[in-house]
Amino acid sequence: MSTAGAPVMRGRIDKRQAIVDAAFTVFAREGYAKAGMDVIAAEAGVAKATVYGHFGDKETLLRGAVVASADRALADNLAAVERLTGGGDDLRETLETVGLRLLQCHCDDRSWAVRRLISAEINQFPDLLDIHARTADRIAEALADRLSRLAVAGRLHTPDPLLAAEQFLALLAGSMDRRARLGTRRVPAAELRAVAGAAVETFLRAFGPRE
Amino acid sequence: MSTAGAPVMRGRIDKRQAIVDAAFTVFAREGYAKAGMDVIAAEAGVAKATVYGHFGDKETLLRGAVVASADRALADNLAAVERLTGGGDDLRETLETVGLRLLQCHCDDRSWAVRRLISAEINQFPDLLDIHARTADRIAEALADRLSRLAVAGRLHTPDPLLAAEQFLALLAGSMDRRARLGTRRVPAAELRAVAGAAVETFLRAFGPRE
Amino acid sequence: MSTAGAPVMRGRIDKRQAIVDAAFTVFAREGYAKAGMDVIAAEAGVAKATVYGHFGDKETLLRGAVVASADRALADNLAAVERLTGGGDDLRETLETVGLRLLQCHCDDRSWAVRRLISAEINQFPDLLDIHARTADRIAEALADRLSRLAVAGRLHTPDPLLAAEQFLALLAGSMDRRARLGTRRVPAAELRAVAGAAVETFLRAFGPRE
Amino acid sequence: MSTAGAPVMRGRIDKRQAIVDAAFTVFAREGYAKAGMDVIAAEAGVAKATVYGHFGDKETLLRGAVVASADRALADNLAAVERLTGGGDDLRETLETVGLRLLQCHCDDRSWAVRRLISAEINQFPDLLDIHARTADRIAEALADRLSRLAVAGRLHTPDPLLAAEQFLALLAGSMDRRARLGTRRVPAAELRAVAGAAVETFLRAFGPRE
DNA sequence: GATGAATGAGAGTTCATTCAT
DNA sequence: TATGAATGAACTCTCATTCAT
Repeated sequence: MSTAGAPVMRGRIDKRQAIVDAAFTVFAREGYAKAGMDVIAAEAGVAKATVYGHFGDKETLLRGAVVASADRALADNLAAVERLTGGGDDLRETLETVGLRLLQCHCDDRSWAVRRLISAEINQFPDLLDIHARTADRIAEALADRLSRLAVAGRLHTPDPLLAAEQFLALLAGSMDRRARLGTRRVPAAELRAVAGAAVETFLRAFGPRE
Repeated sequence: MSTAGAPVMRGRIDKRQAIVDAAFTVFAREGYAKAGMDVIAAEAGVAKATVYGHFGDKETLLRGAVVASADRALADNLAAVERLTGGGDDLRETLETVGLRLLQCHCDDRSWAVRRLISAEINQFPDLLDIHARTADRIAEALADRLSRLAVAGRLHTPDPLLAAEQFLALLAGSMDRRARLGTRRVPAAELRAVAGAAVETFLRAFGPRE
Repeated sequence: MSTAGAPVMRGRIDKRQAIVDAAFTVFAREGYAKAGMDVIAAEAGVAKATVYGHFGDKETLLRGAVVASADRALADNLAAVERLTGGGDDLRETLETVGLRLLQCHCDDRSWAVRRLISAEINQFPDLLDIHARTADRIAEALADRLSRLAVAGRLHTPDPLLAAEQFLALLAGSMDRRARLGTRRVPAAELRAVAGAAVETFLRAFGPRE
Repeated sequence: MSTAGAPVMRGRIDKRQAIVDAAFTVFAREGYAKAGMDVIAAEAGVAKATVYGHFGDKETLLRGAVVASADRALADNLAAVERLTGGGDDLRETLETVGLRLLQCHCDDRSWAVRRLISAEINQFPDLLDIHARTADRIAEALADRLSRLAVAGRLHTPDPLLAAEQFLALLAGSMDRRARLGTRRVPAAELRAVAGAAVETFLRAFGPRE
């Protein structure tokens, strides 16, 4: 569970990270309410009181775990979106690639877990959704930016790039709740590709260049 | 302990119903783990042990509440889908009406609540998802049936009606998580109409009759 | 620990009483803060949650124990004061008897314990003192009443019976903190008699009939 | 962390003193069990481990605080008693002055606090009482000494000066528990004077020169 | 000597569940 | 069937104390 050559644990910063990771794991597995601070501490390899030393209480720990997860998710998704350059020769193929990447981000275990967590605790901790929503917004905006460029280049026809982005994402992710059973089933790569393909097909029929 | 003028409580069946309702309310408000059997019993106006008399334990009570809710949701959604007859003069208008109804079902408080509950407890009680998935599947199939008829009638072009149905639903509901903040914000009717309109627009561009 | 022929515990009322008794015992032995609800429950022969069923929290339990103790103390002290009738032949002897009884009340284990408890928690729970003070006031007033009668009968000379009562009590109890080591040492009966005698001697010199 | 202009903290001895003072303050405010070493350390402006460097554990720290307080109290009380010289013209006035001083000592905030602390922890730390009792004894003895001189000079009549001293102290302090609400109420100077006056009155009637 | 971080033991309190009436 | 009382297990959080720096 430790990083490298150090004997067991290289410093306080590592401990904090271990705690966040453990918290996320346990919250994801058991849910916020059922997750025990004992269990989280054990998973992190520290004493229970150490957890309280870093994060003041369970609620703060949850927030810490969610924020960390949102940060990682944002980076992954933006990386995917950035592959959508207008320069590619084949628009369909590019869209399919990007769509597949986005789908893979969406279907990452941790992604499912945060969404489930936030969904579960929305009444108790509405601010968790703010964190998440900000992330999702930035992804949609980034995607809209790229679609705008394509529109300007005459390769797409859409008066409202943000709407187009939203619908693209909806076509991609819309059926995943069912297919992945909310993240408890691993969706085969082939199925992901098919979904991405169908999404792109419909998207291009609606917004693509008229032949 | 009962209200005076009323026939005092018309039998055990009413009490059972009161318990299921109370359970749903409390589970929805607090989440499964945090919901207390005391609170549910109080909300239902019965003693805690009475709850245990009807449902053996908390888990069973949750299942009961979810099943009841799924039944109601199924009925509502099917009623909406059935309005999608091929006979309508204006296909776009019909689709918009149906889409709006489906959106309204999707945005019902109870609908959000079940989805959040199932999402939250998917690891502990995977079978809850089965109940829900069966419901969702039947809705999608029913919608696919209607789209098939429209395709047969030459008013839509789609080789795969089930896929079209799925994508229509995705276009409708795809952005609602964000817009409704997972059910904690009431989405104005006008916004719902706009979303339905945009979904239908894209859907028709992709599958509609080529002019 | 149960009262009579009943198998183990004759009802809920007995359990409540057992809890109050146990609470007093443990609070007296360990102090409020150090006393564990586990220990109290065990001493009472019930489960910890049962204690919480009767008294909502530790604080309320403390109050319950103190009130019960104050009630008993009041009864005992008033019984002692009531023996101070004017009809006795020998005033000195009567005063000595009553003084001794009051001293015995003062030196009862439970009396020391409440005083220590209240003293210890006066900052956290100032209202405990109110309970106790009311009790002490009633005792002093009752004593003042009796001294008044003696004054009216010409057997004592004091313009302020309440002051006389207070001073009589002060002369009796004034040195007991030291002698009884705040209740941790049992003061021999002979010593108590001596103290009572000395108190009466001084009291009579100050307020007694001038020969 | 230290105040700017001052010589930064003149050495370890000052820190030790700061810790004892802080400990007394916190123990007095919260009680021994509830007082936290964190809080004491913070109040003293040092790190928690520093407290452990000076005093090995919480118990020792308590003893240190109590001893310091007892020393100060002893000095104050002896200073008061020493004012009781036989040379004064007016015995009553002298006694009233001394009595008032003793009452003031008794009603000092710190005095109440130690008494409450010792009373609270008598079961856990009986030796605290020894410290305190020794102090009280020395005060009583000193007072008895002065009363002896007055008796020898024929200005008082008592065969047992120590008893007279005890009773004088009892008449003074006997009602203060109630009046000062165990130290949580500040008793007005006038009331103190009145109590001292009444005590001296009774004392002189019992032990004073027969006219 | 002084500190920040870490910890094991234990605190009060809650809760799903059972039982006697 | 319906209930009030009882319970054991578990929970979050605290604290006196130690250790590496």
